[in-house]
Amino acid sequence: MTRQKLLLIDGNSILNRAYFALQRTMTDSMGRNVNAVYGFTNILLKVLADLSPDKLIVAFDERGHNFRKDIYPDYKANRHGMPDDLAAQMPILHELLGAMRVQIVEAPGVEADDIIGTVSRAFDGDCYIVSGDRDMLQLVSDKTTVLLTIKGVTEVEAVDPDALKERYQMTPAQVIEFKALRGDTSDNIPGVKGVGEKTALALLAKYGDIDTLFARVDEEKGALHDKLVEGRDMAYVSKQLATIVTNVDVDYDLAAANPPVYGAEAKSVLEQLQFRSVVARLNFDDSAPVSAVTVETVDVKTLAQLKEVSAICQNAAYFAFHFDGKVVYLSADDKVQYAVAASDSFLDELTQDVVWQTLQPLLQSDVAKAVYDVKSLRHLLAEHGAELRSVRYDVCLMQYLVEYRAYKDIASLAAAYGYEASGAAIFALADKLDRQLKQLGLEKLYYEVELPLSDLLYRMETEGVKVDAELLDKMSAELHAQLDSVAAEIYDLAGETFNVNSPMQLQRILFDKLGLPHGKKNQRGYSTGNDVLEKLIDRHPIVEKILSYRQTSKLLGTYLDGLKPLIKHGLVHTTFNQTLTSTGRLSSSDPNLQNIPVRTDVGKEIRRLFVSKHGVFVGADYSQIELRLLAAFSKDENLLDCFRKGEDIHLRVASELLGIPPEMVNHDMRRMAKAVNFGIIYGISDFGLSQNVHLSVRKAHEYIDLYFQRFPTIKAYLDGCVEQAKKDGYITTLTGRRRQIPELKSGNYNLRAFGERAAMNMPLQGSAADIMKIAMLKVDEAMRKQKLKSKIVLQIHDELIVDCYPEEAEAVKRIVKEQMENAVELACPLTVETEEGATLYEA
DNA sequence: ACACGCCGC
DNA sequence: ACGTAGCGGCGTGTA
Repeated sequence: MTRQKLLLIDGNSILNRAYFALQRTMTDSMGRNVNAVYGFTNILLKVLADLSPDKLIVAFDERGHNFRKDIYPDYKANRHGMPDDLAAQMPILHELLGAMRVQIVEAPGVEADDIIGTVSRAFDGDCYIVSGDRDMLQLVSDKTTVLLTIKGVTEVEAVDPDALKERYQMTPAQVIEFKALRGDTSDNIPGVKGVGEKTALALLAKYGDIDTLFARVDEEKGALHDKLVEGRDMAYVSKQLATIVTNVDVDYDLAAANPPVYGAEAKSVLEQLQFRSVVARLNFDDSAPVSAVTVETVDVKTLAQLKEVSAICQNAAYFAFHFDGKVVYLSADDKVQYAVAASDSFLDELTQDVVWQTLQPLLQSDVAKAVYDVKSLRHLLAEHGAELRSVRYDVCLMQYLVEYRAYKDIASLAAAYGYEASGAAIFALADKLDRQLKQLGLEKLYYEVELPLSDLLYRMETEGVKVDAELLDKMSAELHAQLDSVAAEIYDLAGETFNVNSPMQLQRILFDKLGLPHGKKNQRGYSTGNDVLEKLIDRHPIVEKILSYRQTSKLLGTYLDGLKPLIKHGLVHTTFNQTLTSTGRLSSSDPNLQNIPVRTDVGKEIRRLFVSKHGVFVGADYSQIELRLLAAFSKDENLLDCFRKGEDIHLRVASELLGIPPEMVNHDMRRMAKAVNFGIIYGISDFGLSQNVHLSVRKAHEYIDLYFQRFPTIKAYLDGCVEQAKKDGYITTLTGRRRQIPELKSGNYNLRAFGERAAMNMPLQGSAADIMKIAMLKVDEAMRKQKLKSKIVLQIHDELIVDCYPEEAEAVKRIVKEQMENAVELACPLTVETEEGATLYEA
C-alpha cells in the first residue's frame, strides 16, 4: 500500500502572506475586501494540484491563554495585530473553507505551529506543511517536507532534510538552536544579545547545539564570550519559545480531513466572493453534499410534541419560524428543525385549528423571531387567522442590505449558505447576517428603518386602495370603442389589416410598404418607438393614428382591463417590494401603483378610478428632493442659496448657464436647464441629453461643459463619487446603504461608463429613498400618537398618499409636511407640498 | 425568456 | 471607436 499524503496548511501564515503579496483591494459581492482570501485560495489550489494529497487540514492560531506568554511576557509583544482589513477576512476564509468541507483545526491559546507539529508527528505517512514561517523548518524530517512560500503568492520552495542541510547548513533540530542564539524579531524572541545570523551559524557549526556551546563557552574569547555568558538564560528561554510543541491537546479527525469538496455550496461561496477565475477552472459536482450543517428534521405528529417544541422555542434567545402555506417549521438552533404539518382531516390530532391555536401564544410572545420575508409571511398567516409579533430578524431584508445579490426565495438563500432545511437556515442566517450588518455599519438602517418599515408597508398593503369599478367599466367600454375606430382608420391608411401592437409588423408597414424614413435600429430591425414616430408625424397621417392607438391601447391594457382582475372587494392591494432595487427605493407590483398615468390629460383620467375609502386623500410630495440632496452633498453655495430662498432651481440654473438675469430666461431656456439638471442626477452624458432635448450631441456636450464650468463644486462632487466607488468598489447613501458597482472595473467602456453614472446617481436617488422611508415612519408614528384613524396607503418615491377621514385631513396635512420636511438634518432645506381630493386625480 | 414599448419618479 | 441619462413594472409579440 502506498503511503498516505497529508497536507497541513498554516492558515494564519498563508493568509497573512497572501494579504501582503496582493496589495490591491478585491471586493466581493458584499463589498468586502477579499484579496487575502483570494491569495490563500490560489496557494491552496496550486499545492493541491501539485501534490494530490489524501488528507488536508488547515490550522489557525486562536487567542487564549498561551504558554509562551507565561515563559516570556514579551512574546510577540511587538506584533501590532492584524490590520483590520486582514482580520475581517478571517471569517470569510473560514466560511469558504467550511463550504469546501475543509477541516479547520484550532484551539484556544494554541498556535497553528503547535497544531501542525502535533498532527505531523502523529501522522503515519508523508506530511507536507505549507507555511511562510521559517520556524516550521524544525519539523522537517524524512517523512515531513515544509513548503515555504517565497515572494509571489503561488510559488513555494520545498524543504526536506537534504535541502535544509544544503541551503541553510542546518539539521532540523538546529533550527531551534539557531533561534535560541539569534532570536526572531518578528515574534520578539530575544536570543542572545549581540549574536546575529553569521555568529549563530558559526557557533552551531562548531558546537552543534547550545548545551555543548555553553558547556565549552570558555573556548570563546573576548566580547563574544561575555555576550554568551550574559545571554545564556535568554538563549534557553528563546529555545523554549522557538520550540514547536508536538503534543498539544487539540481535536481533529483525520478520517474526515479530506481534500476540498467542490459542490454547489463551494461554488456559491466562490461566486459570492467573485473569484471568477477560480470558479472557471474548477469542476463543480452539484451532486456533492449541499448541506454544510447536518440538519435533522423532526416531524411533529402529536399535540404533546407540539407543546414541547413550543416550549423549547419559548425559552430560546430567539427562534426561527417558517411557513410555506402547508408546513410550519420551527428551529431554536441550526441543527434541528421541527416540521409541523397541519392536517385537513378532523380525524387527526393536529388539525389546522389545533396547530394555530397552540402556536398563537408563541407567535405573539415577546420572544425574538427570525423569519424570511416577514411581510409576505404575515399576509400568509393572516389567511390562517394567525398573527406574528416581535420579529427581530428578517433574513430577507438583512441580506438585501448586506449583499448586492438577489435570492428569489428562501431555498436559494439557504443553499448559498450551505443549508437545505429552511427553518435551521433561517436560524443560522439570522446570526450570521446580524454580525455582517454590524461589520458594515448597517445595523441602524436595518433596526430603525427597514425592519419597522416592513410593518408599515404590511399595513399599507392590507389597507388597500378603493377602486371605482363602475367608472372603470365605463371608461373601458369607451376606450375599446375608440381603439376599434382608430384601428379601422389605420388599416384603411395602410391598405391592409395587421397587428398594430406588433413592432415587427408595424415596421414592415411604415418603412417597407409606406417607405417612411427609418430612424435608429434595434435588435429586430428599425425602432418604431415614440421618439421615432414623432419625427414622422408630418410625413404620413397614419403616424398620428398609431401614436393615438398606442396611447389608448396602453391605458386600456395596463390600467383598465389590466387592473380589473386585481380588484378584491372593491379594493386593490399592491405589493411593495422592499428588497429589489439597487438604490434602496421601493417598487410596487400587482398592481404597480407607482406608475399611474399623470403626464397627459387622457392618462390622468385614470386617476379618477382611485377613490378615497375614508373620504379624502391627502397627497404630499417632496419638491426637487434629489437636486436638494445634490446641493447638500456638494455644498454648492449657488444651489444652496437658491433652495434656501425658495427660488425656482431650473430658472436659476438657466440664468447661470446663459449668464443672463433670471427675468430674461424664457420658457425654452428653462426647459433646457431642467433637462440638464435631470441629466446631472442620472449621471450625465452628452448623448443622453441630446436625445432628451433634441439637440446635437455636440451642442449637448457644450451645455454640459458650460454647466460644470459654472458649477465647479458639483463637478468635483460627482467626480468624487466616481473616484470613491472605484476605490472601494461600492458607493453609499446618507444612511450608509451600499451599492456595489463592479462595472467600474470592467474593461468594457460601456459597462464602465454605466458604472460611473450609477456611482453618481446612487447617492442622490438612494438618499432620497432613505429620507422618504424615515419620513414614512415618522408620519405613521405621529398619526398613531395623535390617535388618528387615517392611513398611509401609497408611496410613490417622493410622494405619500394618505387616505383620510375628512375631519382629520387638516391634522394629517400638518403632520406629513412637518415630518417629511424634518425627516433628516440636512444642509439644504427640504420642502413638501400637499394637496387633497376625493380621488387620486385631485390629490 | 426575451425584446420592445411605455407608464411612473 | 464605441453606444450611451438613473430606478422600476407590465402588456404584448415573438422565439
